[in-house]
Amino acid sequence: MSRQANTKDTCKMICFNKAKVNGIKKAMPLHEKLNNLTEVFDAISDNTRIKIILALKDGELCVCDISHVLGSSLSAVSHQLRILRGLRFVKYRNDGRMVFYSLADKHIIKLIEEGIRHVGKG
Amino acid sequence: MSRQANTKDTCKMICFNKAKVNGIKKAMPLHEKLNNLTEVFDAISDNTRIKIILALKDGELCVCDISHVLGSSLSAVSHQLRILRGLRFVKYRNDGRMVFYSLADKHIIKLIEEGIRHVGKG
DNA sequence: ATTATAATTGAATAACTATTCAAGCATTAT
DNA sequence: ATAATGCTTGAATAGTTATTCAATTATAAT
Repeated sequence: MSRQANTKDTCKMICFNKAKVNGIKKAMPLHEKLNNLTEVFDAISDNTRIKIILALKDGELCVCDISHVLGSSLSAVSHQLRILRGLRFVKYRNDGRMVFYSLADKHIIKLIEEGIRHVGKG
Repeated sequence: MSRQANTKDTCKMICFNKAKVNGIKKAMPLHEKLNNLTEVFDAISDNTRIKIILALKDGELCVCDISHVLGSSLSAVSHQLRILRGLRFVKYRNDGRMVFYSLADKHIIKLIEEGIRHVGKG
């Protein structure tokens, strides 16, 4: 997600507006909070995963049907479901040898819809 | 962002609920719309870029001060600003040899705040 | 028991990306 | 003119990740 930071080649001015910079720095979310946040956005920055979430919008689907909706392989879908499971975006229930996935809650849909609104007004 | 899709190893059942699957398929956003959407989420799925946006929340900053706020190199910040510029998340004005960046509009902040709400309730 | 199948998983691969480094551009100061 | 400086940019690099392939698990059917 990110790599080492190196401030050695910042400008020689030291800082144009030091007070302002320090204020903004203090207002920044903590590193861990930020990671949690980017993790959420990262999860929905992938076509396959966002399609899975949208596919489950109105109810549960078995993995097989999800893969049909997306036009992706079972394996690819299963791998991505694992990530969504890890973030607790989806939950699942077993039924025989099938597994039905559904959204853990509707909040992620609201986030995506906010994004759609953003794109729409672009 | 995504790679080739291959449906050859989907399950042999063909489809568990074909009518439902077709309905969901039809309701899916078009590929281009989806790409625009994931592009937006992708932009804010990176610590550096989301920090830049948050740093600009209350007004413009020169690139030097942005790099001080983030603790990142000028070069790294400039590279990420280019991406944000491309998505029209930020605008800029020149002042002598300095460049001041600011948010193109406040909507992206709303999207991030919706994300923060999501994380908060987790 | 044996076979078939829905789903998961690990390894390998290819594509992508964020940073660094070095060089370059444009404006300002001397 | 020359030097200094804020910023940009291209190439190289290292880390990340989405898919495929093959193997495996677990349940169901024969």
